[in-house]
Formats: sequence, structure tokens, C-alpha cells
Amino acid sequence: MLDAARRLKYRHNLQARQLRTGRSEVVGILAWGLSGGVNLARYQAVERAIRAGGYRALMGHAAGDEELRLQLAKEFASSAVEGVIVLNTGGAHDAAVQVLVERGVPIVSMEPLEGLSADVVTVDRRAGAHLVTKHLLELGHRRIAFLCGKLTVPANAERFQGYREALGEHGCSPDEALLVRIARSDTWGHYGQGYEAGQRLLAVRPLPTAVFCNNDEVAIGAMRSLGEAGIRIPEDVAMAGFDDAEAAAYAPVPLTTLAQPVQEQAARAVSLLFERIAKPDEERQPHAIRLTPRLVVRASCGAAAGRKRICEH
Amino acid sequence: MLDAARRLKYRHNLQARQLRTGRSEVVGILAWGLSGGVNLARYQAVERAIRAGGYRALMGHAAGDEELRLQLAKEFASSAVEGVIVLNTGGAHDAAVQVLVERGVPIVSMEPLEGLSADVVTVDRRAGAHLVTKHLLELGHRRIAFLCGKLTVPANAERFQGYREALGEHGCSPDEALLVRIARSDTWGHYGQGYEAGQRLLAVRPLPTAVFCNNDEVAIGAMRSLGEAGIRIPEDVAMAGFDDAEAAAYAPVPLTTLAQPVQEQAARAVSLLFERIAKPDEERQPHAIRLTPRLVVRASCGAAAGRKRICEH
DNA sequence: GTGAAAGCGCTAACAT
DNA sequence: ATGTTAGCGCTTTCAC
Repeated sequence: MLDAARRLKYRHNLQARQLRTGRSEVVGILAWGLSGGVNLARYQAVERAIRAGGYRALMGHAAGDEELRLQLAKEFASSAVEGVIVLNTGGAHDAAVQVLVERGVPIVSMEPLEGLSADVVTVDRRAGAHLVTKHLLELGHRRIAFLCGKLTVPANAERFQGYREALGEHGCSPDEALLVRIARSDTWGHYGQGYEAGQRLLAVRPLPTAVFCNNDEVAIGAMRSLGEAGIRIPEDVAMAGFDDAEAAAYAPVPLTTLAQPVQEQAARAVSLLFERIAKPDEERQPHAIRLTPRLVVRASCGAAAGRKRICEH
Repeated sequence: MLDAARRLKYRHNLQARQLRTGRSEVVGILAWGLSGGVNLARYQAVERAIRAGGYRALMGHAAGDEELRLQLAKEFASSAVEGVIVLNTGGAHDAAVQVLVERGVPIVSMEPLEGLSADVVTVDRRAGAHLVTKHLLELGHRRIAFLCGKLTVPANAERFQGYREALGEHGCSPDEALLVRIARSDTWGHYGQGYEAGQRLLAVRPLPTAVFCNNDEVAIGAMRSLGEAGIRIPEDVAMAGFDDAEAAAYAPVPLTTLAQPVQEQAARAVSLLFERIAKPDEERQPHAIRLTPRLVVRASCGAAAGRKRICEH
């Protein structure tokens, strides 16, 4: 019987099964973008966790396109997926996520969400930014610039908050001139944005003695601007990034940064989602898990133990 | 009527439509991995082209797992997609692609395929490797090392071929000691592999005067090994990469490399696939389009026009 | 023009 | 244990 089936090269049809059962065994991943090493790492970790749970992963990659993202969310909601992991956000007012919430699709977000009630498993950017700013302050820096991304993105706003708080605790008044906004650009990636922001930073007088960057790629881009101006790192200016992308250890000067617990974040987000999928009706308070990033000290702030070793393990 | 539908918040069900019509309006993307800037760029370009053609993109990301890749191919074949773009391969003997071909799923590959008859739109790695090796030879280098990936991957084998041919044309006999294999690793990405291979390269005596690397990330990783050994680039050793990833311009020394025509490749691959989908029965000779990469000269080989400018446009 | 009916491939419930 | 049947939501066809 089974044998006959095989001989007739029978293949089961996923959509028919899905139509009949109403279950797709698919989890959607809603991504705003994958540029920057950490986003890719997060995506891969999430995908793996989804597969490990016996589900299939369906990538919804908006690539920075708001309209497309909304479209993808609607497709997800059209019974195509049983739940969604929100990997990334492009801003606080996230219409796509709202659609999912409204239609009762179970979701877990890996970014802070504003004004929406949903499970959230985030990396505490505020704590991370605080950690690294404090590190710089303790090394004696007082004029610490921040190359920051759009503050309407919750993750960026959090970083700014941590930066400002740490400064405040050390009695530093925030200097608006030291806040350099990263220009949004469709033609460059993060490196190019960092390079451009770094050039604007060079116009600030007096020059800051340290620069904290929104992420590692931005930091590496900015390193080049400073390098071209003859500024040495870390002797003249200390630099720090965020994410601990693989590139950070291979930057022109190995970059002090904040490692994100990507694996743990993905595992917890996905298992939380599976819980929600299993008990969709249960009206419980949304979970809000915050994971703390870890400071990784390398040579770029002049505080590295040994300059030669690049990887700590 | 339409109004009533909207008020009853009617949502169409994709799988039901698909079951009925037999058409999914989905194109699958079969990826072996996305690490390395160029793979991500290619993925995004393909995705965009698919959307532009009115189809949806379904990502099948094997993340280096052969079994998973086969599984994904089978899912694609189960009427889930109307065609597949093969973005990436892990080796010459590609069981997953074979499954798709056997079941008559239209495919276009962006990597060379061995022993399978299918449309192919590739970047000519042989020509690229030839170009950059010739460039190094013309700068006077004779001992040119090659940090190469697994030669069972067709793209790598092509690079090796171009490298060897260029050497031969300049009367250089290939030196086995100058061929350093990049170790496969699950724990490192490309940077780490380049770093490790670079360390092994340092044991070669006499040291080569130039190093051509399988890709930009490997080159940047190797730069660090050489840097830690006190070797200056390009004064002591010239370095070249492949891909022109965004990181290449922001390497410790801006990297000479080969830019791949990613956009054009994606556009042509996808439009070829749409042709196949439109006329599935037509028995025509498979197309084989080869696009030539462009040499991008930066400071890492000591031949850059101006060291300050990093982007040529 | 508008409306009814059949059936895509599957599974779950039911009858044997 | 095995076989039969109804129907998931849609589109296509055919009848009105």
C-alpha cells in the first residue's frame, strides 16, 4: 500500500493539508532589514529554533519598505502562519505589527514595541549603552560623542537613554553638539552611514575624546573618517560599538562593543511563541523579558588587557 | 457588495486559492548560507526582483545544513512554489537541486551547477580571479598566495582556475605551498576563517609578496593575522579579495577586490525564471549567462590612485 | 448580467 | 481494523 504510493510517486500537498486542518505549522519572521551582522545572526538563530520546534520558518523581509512590511503582515495574517516573530522594527508606530495583534495572530517581538500589548524578548539596549558609557567615563573620558540612529526606533531611543543616564550619573551635562545623527540612506549600508556621520563629527570643536556608536558597522565606518583625518584610535579618540558583530574583532582597531545574547534571545522568543500558539485563548499578562548585553573590551578604547588577543572566550 | 465584504472583514485565504488554481505565485529562493556581504546583497536583489514580477518570495535557508536543504527542496517541489532561484551552493553534488530538476520545477541557478541541465546566470569567477591575479603580476608580484575555499564548490574551483591560468600566462609555476585552504568551521564566520588561514600562511617561507583571498571577509580576517605579525599592507604584502562587500572599503587597509554585478545578475536570473514559468513545457536549450566582475582597485595592493578616496563611483 | 455547483487534495469523523 | 464521506475556501464553469 505504502509501497504503491511510493511507486506512483505520490507527494503530499501542503496547502491542501493546511486548508483542511487550519494549521500550517509555519511561523513567520517579520524582518525590517538584515544588514548588520547581528541581524543576520538573530535571523539564523530564530530560524533554527523554529525548525527545532517542528515548525517551518517563513521569512517576511521588508528590506526597509514600510508598505511591503504591511503587506507581508497581512499575508501572515491570512492564515498563512500560526505565529510571528518580530525580528526588527523600522519605527515605533508599527502598522504591520498592529495588524497582527488586531487579527489575533500570536506574536513575540525581539524589539521593544510601543503601545502594543504583546510578548517581548528584548536585549536591554539601555543597560548596554549605560555599561559602555560608564566604561568610557571610568577611563577618564568626559566628552563622549554618540553616533545615534533614528530616535523613533525604540532600540535607538533606549541606547540614547542609557548613554545620557550614565553621563548624568557622572555629572556630565549632555552636549547637543556631541549627538550626531546617522543619516538614513538607501545607497549606503551601515558602514557608509558611519563614515558620513564620522565626517560630520570631525567638525565638532573641541573634538570629543570618545565616540559611542549605534552599532559596530557604524563604528567601523566612523573609524575610517577619523583615520583619514589623522586621528589615532585609541590614543586620540576612543571608539565603541554595539552588537559584537563578527566584524568588530577585525576592525582597523579591534572594537570595544556590547555582545548581544542572540542565541538565548532567539530561543526564549521562539519558545514563548510556541506557548502562545499552544494556548491561544488564554488571557494572560504579556511577558516582557529583558536580556542584558555583555561588555566586550578590545583595543579601541585603550583599555584592552592584551592588544594581541582579539577573541575572548 | 465589496463594501459588505469589507464590513464583514473578509480576508481571502491564500492556500485555498492556491489549492484551487494550482498556482501559488510564489518563487522559492534556495540559499546555502547568507554570511558574507555579497550573499545578503544577492538575496535582497533577488527578492526585490521576484516581488517586482508580482510573485512572492519564499526563502529556503539551509544555513549550511545539507539535510535541511534537501528537505527545503522537497517542500518547494510539493507544489509550494512555481519556480526556484538557487542562490548558493554548498558543493558540486547538489542533491537538493537535483530533486527540483527531477520533479520538473523550473529553476535558475546563480551558481555554476555540475552535471545538471538548468538555466544558469553566474558571475564569472574564473575571469575575476584572472583579472586580479594579472593585476598583481603586473605590479611585479611573483609569489602570490591564494587563500581558497573548498574546491568542491564550483565557484571556488573557478577562482582557482583563473588564478592558476593567470600565473601560467606569466610563466609562474604554481607553488603548492602558496595554496592555503580555508578551514571549514561552524564556530567562526568568514573573518575567523581568514584569520586562521592567515596564521597558517605566515608559516610559509619565503613569505609570499601578495595574497588573493576567496572573498573580502577572508581577506580582512587574514589582514589581521599579518598585522599581528608586524607585516605591513601593502608595503610588505599586497592583499586582494573578492565580492566588493561593503566591508571591503572599510577594511584596515581598503581592499582591492572584484565587484560582482549583483543587481544585474539577480534581474536576469529572475526574468529567466519567469520565462520558464510562463512556458514550462517548451524544451529549449538551457541558457548559460556569465557576467564578468569588475576589478576595484584600492590601497591594499599599493596601486591605488589616491589612498584617501575609498569609493570610486 | 448574477447565481449555483463542482471540485482542487487533504483529514477527521463516521460507518462498516 | 478498514473503508467511506463530508467539507476546508476558493475559482471556474455552466446554467439561468
